[in-house]
Amino acid sequence: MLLNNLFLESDKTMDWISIEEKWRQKWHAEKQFESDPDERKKFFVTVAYPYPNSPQHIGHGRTYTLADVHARFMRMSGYNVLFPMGFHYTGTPILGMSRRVQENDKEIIEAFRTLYKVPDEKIREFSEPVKIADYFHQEIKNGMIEMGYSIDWRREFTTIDPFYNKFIEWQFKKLREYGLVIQGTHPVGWCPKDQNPVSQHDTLGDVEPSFTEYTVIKFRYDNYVLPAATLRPETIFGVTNLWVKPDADYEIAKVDNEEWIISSECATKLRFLNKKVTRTGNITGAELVGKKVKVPERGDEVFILPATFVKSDDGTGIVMSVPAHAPFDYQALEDLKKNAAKYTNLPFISEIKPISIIETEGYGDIPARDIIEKFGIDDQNSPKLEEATKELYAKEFYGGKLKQNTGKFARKAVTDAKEDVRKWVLESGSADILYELNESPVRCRCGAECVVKLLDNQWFLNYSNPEWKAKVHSWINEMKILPEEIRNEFNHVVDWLKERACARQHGLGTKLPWDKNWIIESLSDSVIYMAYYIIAKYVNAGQINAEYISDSFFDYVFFDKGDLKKIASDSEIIPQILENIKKEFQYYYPVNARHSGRDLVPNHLTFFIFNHLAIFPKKYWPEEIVVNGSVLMDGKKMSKSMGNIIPLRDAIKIHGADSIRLAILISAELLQDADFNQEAVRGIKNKLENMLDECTKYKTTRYTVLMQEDKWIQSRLQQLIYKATFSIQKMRLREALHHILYEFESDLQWYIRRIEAKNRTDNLGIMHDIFSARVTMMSPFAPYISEEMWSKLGNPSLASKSSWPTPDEAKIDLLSIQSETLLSTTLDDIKNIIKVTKMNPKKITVYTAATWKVKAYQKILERVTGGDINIGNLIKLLISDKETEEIKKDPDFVKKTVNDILSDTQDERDSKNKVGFVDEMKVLFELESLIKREYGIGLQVFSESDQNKYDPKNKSKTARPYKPAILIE
RNA sequence: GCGGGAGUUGCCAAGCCUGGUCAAAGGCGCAGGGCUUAGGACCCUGUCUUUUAGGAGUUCGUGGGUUCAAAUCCCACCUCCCGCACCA
Repeated sequence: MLLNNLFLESDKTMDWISIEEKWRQKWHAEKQFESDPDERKKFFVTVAYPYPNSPQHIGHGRTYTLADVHARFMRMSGYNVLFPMGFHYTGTPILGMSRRVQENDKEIIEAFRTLYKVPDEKIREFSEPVKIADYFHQEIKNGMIEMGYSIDWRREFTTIDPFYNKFIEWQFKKLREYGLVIQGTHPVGWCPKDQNPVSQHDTLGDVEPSFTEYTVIKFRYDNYVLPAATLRPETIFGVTNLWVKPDADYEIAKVDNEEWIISSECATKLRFLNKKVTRTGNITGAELVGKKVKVPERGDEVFILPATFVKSDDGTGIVMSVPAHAPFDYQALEDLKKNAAKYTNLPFISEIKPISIIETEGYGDIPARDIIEKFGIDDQNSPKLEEATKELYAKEFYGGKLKQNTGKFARKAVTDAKEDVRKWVLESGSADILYELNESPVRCRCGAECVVKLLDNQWFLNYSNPEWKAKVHSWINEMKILPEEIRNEFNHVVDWLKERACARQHGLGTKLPWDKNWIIESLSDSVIYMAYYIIAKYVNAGQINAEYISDSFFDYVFFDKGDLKKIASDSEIIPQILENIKKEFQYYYPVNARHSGRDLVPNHLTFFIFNHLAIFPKKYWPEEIVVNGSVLMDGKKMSKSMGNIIPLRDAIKIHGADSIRLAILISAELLQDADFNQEAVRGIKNKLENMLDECTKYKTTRYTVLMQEDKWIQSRLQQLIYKATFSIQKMRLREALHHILYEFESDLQWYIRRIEAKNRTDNLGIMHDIFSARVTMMSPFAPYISEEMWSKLGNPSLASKSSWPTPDEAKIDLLSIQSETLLSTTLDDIKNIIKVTKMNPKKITVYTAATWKVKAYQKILERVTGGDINIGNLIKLLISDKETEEIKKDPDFVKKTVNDILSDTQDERDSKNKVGFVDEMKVLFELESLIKREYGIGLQVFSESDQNKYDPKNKSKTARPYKPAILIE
């Protein structure tokens, strides 16, 4: 519904679709984007390949468009650019989708039908996962072609291709050989019914099955263990009692070799954590009340007391009480004391005092009491307790310090002490670990309630290996990373990265070569695949076949290891072809630039570096990473629920590819979120159409003698080229576009104003050149319309085949720049005076500064450039010189001139220094035509030195160089 | 907490890296004018305060500092946004 609104107005004025089609065919016919090794320097640019579980939307378009501009720019700069694309089938979401189709899930089928516009007969096939991937693969590919991405499609592949599987197997064998694949246990969200790990896509309501690790402190009573689960093991020093739920039944169970008393819910949880749990008896909460337990590590005893806030399904059903620092505990204790009359069997209650162990700024001895008073809580079942607890925990965790009564942890910050105490109690055997789902209950799509399971024999990539980390760190510091801010982020990710599970039990992908029960997980089989683009070309051409390929093939291609003849014959490859593959790899590798969205920094991109460094020799390590932010829709995040996700192909149909490309690129610099909105697209479209119109006027390349304004606009063009090139090299594409599209526009306007005022028609050749250069520079950004403009300008061949322009120093004419600046500032001054005085001008006279002032100006400029701005010194100096002694009459001139000069930029001063003398009389005569055009009146120009000048109001004496005096009547 | 980003004139948003051309682009909104039967669209002018001569004053989250010169550099503080995993 919202979708339609966004596209209400397609305001079609030009047939963009057929223009795009026309040029796309030309490119295709010329095989423009197919890249094979040759004698040129290569540039290998890659983007993270898409996961085809839905059509791509504008957001996806951003990364690919950035990469495409990069590729096109480098191509025009003379490089042999390889820009390939593959498709990532590996993963579980497609599997989940397919299962829902099998189950005839209305919601997903409706989404396919209306949101993604998949034909019904296709949807029926979707019960097979690969069909989903295949369908969206094609859909995404078509979109990429329509967007004009300059991809070499001969190298396309999917990650379930048999040859790719061989490649991934090889990769994993290598990693294992280097000791980087290890085995261990690992907690996961788990469905007890399906006997499988669950991810967000497997749960009802798409809940992420996240969980928290609790420390379970073992309190002892007789031979029994009463385990209390806590998030704050450091508070063990402040325990005053335990809490149980008096009306609950507890289990006595043999857990491994100990007798535990726990809730039955807890017993279930423990079973999934690889504990042997056998129930041996029952006991009620009430029976436990009043008993004494021994506090581990402290050795003293505390009582078990009743509390209603205790829940049997949270933790173990037994809670350790730290009333000084836990609001729940404090309140429960207060409640007991209030009702002491009811608990005649517990006469010691009134003697239990909170033990304060943490000191936090802004809180007293008993922080829990402070916060309870602040929140106005008076009952342990108050809903406000949760919030109070959260606030106090955060405050104490980040700002608290342990007090003297905490033994060897005294004076430590809570942040550190928490981890230290946890280790200490775990090592001494007085604690255990329990995992608890954060948002229970989490239900699997099958309906069963999920649990946390400790998986045995899970395979990990050992990203915590210190040597590996160190290597990655040092390479990150050498790599080119754009934008620069991200470098720190990468380093930080490397620091906190731990072992990562690299195989799962279901999903599409490659099987672990040494343990076929596992499938290599999607973020592990997509880290060095850029090397596979080289091979894919030969696979697709039918020159090599997965069936006969063994590891030696990859060793030969990537490491140049082994005997060509033997490997060729083993792999059933013609030796020459094997040799070519190897040479091609050596030519294109390493990856020169990898583009990706920001969300992939903490995972894919970091793994990409890790794995390249592990597997390849240094000369093949990636050179550059370019990271971009996401795309917003009218300032809001795109989301299914908002209905503001626009499929890329729909957008192309309505706006045309070029307008979308520009809209995405121009609205933000790399790291910022780009805002895509209708208004911006329309503005761009208008702009492009107007430019195309303009181009039809400038077919001729004929030149006449260059006038001042011609030299000026040519100078400006050189500066534009310089600035645009600089920006684009730094991938500041928004900035580059601003220069090319908008900033230069004001120069052009001034130029046209000058031309029209002088009624000139002999400048079409200059306009042709200017537009050609501009169109060339636009070509990487808006490739289709640039071709159209290029041909309208009468240029041969293709814009995308032309060379990126280089600035021509010889065409920068400083004198004309100074002259035109003088003209326009004088014109501005005149305009300003008329505005302030609100007068109706009849006649305008301007006066240039006297000769001695010009000389003085140059002297002052020289001194100021040298750093001397002392007015007194300057005046002395000028008086002492005959040429400028007239300064005596007007000492104020020095101060004003110094200010003039100081308010110029350094460049400006240099330029004035270089130019030296500007004949202002001559320049200002040019003003006449402009004044005539704007105000329809005449203009006179005099020099201040002129004896016969017309100067009724004695204005001329205020004239300064670059600042003529003005008289308006 | 750690890491990253941001705070600009009514609103959105450029400028900051590379200090001076910055009272600060552009768009929206608003006001006046043109065009139009009217509305819309479109075009022109204005839009911090002050000023009948191109000027002056006060502004770029807050407070300091560096500099001849600060939206821009440095320091401190305040506020807001994003990420922190086994998920593509």
